[in-house]
Amino acid sequence: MATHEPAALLRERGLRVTAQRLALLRAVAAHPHATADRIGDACRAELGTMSKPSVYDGLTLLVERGLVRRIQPARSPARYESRVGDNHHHVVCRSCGRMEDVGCAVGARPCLEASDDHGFVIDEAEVLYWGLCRDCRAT
Amino acid sequence: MATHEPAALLRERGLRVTAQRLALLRAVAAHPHATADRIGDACRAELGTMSKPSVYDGLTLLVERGLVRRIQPARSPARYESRVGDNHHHVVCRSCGRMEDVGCAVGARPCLEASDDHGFVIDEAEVLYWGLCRDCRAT
DNA sequence: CACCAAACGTTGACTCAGTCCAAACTAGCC
DNA sequence: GGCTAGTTTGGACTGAGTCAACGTTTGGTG
Repeated sequence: MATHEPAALLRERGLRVTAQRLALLRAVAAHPHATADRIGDACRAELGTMSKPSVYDGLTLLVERGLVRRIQPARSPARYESRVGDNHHHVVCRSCGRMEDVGCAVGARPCLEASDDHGFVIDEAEVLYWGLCRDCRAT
Repeated sequence: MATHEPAALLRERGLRVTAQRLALLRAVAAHPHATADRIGDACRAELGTMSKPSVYDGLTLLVERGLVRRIQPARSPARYESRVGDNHHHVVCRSCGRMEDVGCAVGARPCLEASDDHGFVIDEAEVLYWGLCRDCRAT
């Protein structure tokens, strides 16, 4: 389904459609929860060459425009994913760093209401579940 | 109240009581949500000298032993706080990075149940509310 | 088509948090 | 006093991410 194919998404956000950006979007979609480094590698495999700043700048731009989401768990470089807009969260393995998507148990917009917001206007609740994955528990 | 004064807490965890560790605990308590760097400064102000590795090693040890909690919001160095055990979360300002404590609206152990845990055994749910603080909204 | 400004992309140097390592020191214990 | 394990130190190092300056492409306009 091409209802929201990449090029259209970029244009909708006032961004030029470039080979790099398309490659970034494709790489993020193909490698969910990958680091900027790995995404850069994937783009380079496709395009031949892509500089480090281009990878970071491009990802930052896509994050700002809401096409990509950045997750930064403790003790790990930032990771990226293309599932945006729905309200899912992540489990992270304390041992190996593996990350998986999870829906939240508490309805559609869980935890979005803080009990005391200290005058903040909150636009996102980020939930990370920490634990051990099956493989790491086995060892 | 000295029901849980620092030296006793350290000994309970099988840790030697050293001037550095006491200073770390005091610094974390006195500067909630401070970075390792600021905590190091506070300790140095108290002790005269304390090396960078000592600050990091000490903090890591205290985190492992459950005396201090580490929070690592995206695009920010790790922060530390001494409120552990209770189930509170944090609001972070996207603009200035300010961080405040909040209780969660959804009962005592909110969101600790993921809808599908992918075989993970979860021991902690970390919730970050992102938004803009009053000061940054004013500008 | 020719020109121009704005947007893109590149290289290379740089910053900054955090870690590693080997050596020196200290405290408790025989 | 001498042992031994735990602590602390300085300094070098790593790795993620950013900056700045310079060249290149793109699309709009006359």
